[in-house]
Amino acid sequence: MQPGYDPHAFTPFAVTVDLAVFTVRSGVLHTLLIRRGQEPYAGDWALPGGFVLPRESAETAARRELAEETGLAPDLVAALHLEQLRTYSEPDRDPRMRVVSVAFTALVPDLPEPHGGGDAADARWLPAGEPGPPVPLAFDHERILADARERVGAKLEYTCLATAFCPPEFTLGELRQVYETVWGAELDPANFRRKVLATPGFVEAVPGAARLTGGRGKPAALYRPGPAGTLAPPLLRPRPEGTAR
Amino acid sequence: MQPGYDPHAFTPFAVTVDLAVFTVRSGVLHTLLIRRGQEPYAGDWALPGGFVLPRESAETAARRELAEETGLAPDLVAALHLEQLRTYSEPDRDPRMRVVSVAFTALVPDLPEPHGGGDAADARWLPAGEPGPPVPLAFDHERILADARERVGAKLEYTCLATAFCPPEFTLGELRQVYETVWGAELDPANFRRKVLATPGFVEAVPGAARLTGGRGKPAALYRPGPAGTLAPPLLRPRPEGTAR
DNA sequence: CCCTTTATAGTCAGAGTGACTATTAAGGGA
DNA sequence: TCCCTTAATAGTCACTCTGACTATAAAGGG
Repeated sequence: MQPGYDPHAFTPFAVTVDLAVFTVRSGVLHTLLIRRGQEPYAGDWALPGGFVLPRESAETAARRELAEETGLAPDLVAALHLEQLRTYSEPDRDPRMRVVSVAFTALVPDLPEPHGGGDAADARWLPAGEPGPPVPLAFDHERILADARERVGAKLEYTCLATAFCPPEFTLGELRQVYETVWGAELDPANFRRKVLATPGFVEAVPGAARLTGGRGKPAALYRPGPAGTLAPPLLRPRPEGTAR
Repeated sequence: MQPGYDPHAFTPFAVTVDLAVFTVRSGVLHTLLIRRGQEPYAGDWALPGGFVLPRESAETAARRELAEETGLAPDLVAALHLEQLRTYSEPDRDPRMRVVSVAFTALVPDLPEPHGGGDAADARWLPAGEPGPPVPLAFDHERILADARERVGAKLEYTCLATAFCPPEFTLGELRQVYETVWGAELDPANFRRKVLATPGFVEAVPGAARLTGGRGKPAALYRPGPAGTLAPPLLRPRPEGTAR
């Protein structure tokens, strides 16, 4: 404790939000990134986000920034499932000043191309490859993105969130591809089907003899997300090895 | 967007940390609470915590505040496993000003009684009963505490964290009581033992014919925490019912 | 010297899962 | 038009894990 230390003084911080929004496009996990229009890191790619305004909660700010910077449809942004990831507060993470950032994760189905707005000179879906995205990111956003990817992978194990990556009606093959893409592992189609259908409330069949084809092969039945939120028992990803089971 | 809106303005926020520190005392989950010495809520009970200083990360601040306000041994506080819970940022959660708070969770073995210090007029372990603690808490700390309790219960399922509630050497009965206390459910001693011992790296037997008694009954073998961090497959808590499995 | 209590061992049946094989229903070419 | 390839779907089998129990061992308290 320094001399003259006042236990009730407080440092003013800027508070921002950052969003790691994921989608699956043709078998590859993509993240929504923007190109920064302002310093610092002007011209670099970054997660969408920005300052929290005086009367906003972090989540409200996250939705506002997402809509402003990417031009995604407002009703879609309002309905989005946002989950708080964690808060990043290292003292030097922003060169301008003391900034703490509350990071969020969201999962969306394959959407139309976004377009830049607000502080964003551009907005685009870029692959969120295993080592990282194909471009360096501003601030500590690569770290945030890596944390978010890990969280999403873990959540697929014990929640029904995978359906958030799918359109309103989807085949079990599409759902399986979500798991395979996020986990980077192949799953046995028959076993996957058995597991999903055996979990009450995970998906429900679209009643009509509705079926559809993604190309060739036997047409698949269509399903909708069911009311269940959690998967008990979980659908564990194949462990690399060495780890128990 | 308002007229005159400046997208680069930012509101100054105060950033605080709050800690939900849990322990198990004689079969009851307890939380470390302090009695506030300052307004607002002076005299009320609250989670330990306080303002983040200019050059601190949230986690550093959490450790400092915990040591200051509760007098827990510094080396213990330094070694503590702190996990970020989430950040609370509702605009009116603090009547003084705009404050966002980063909440942390920690698990400790049964420790000596703490003593107030810093802003805390008093510090004490109080039961964190199911509906909530026996006293009303300041700010939104009851909400934070409830979130933390839920998180701890969930983490016991798929991590080896339960040993953090135990002294350096413990019996499987003590470890089982941790689960029973946090989950509020009874577990079969034999099945629990089988599961724990079958998970490589969860616990390791203390080699010497060391054994100990908590009172009556056959003496139990002693174990130490093992190197494993996660439990795969998980040790699922008994589901209330209705839920699958 | 019994009785109660807790630890520990062992059994059994059923659920859940990984690895496979077989069948069905399209689409694409030759 | 007739194979071939592809993907969905059905069904098997062995093995693991778990919940429910029974049995035995080793204290401490009357």
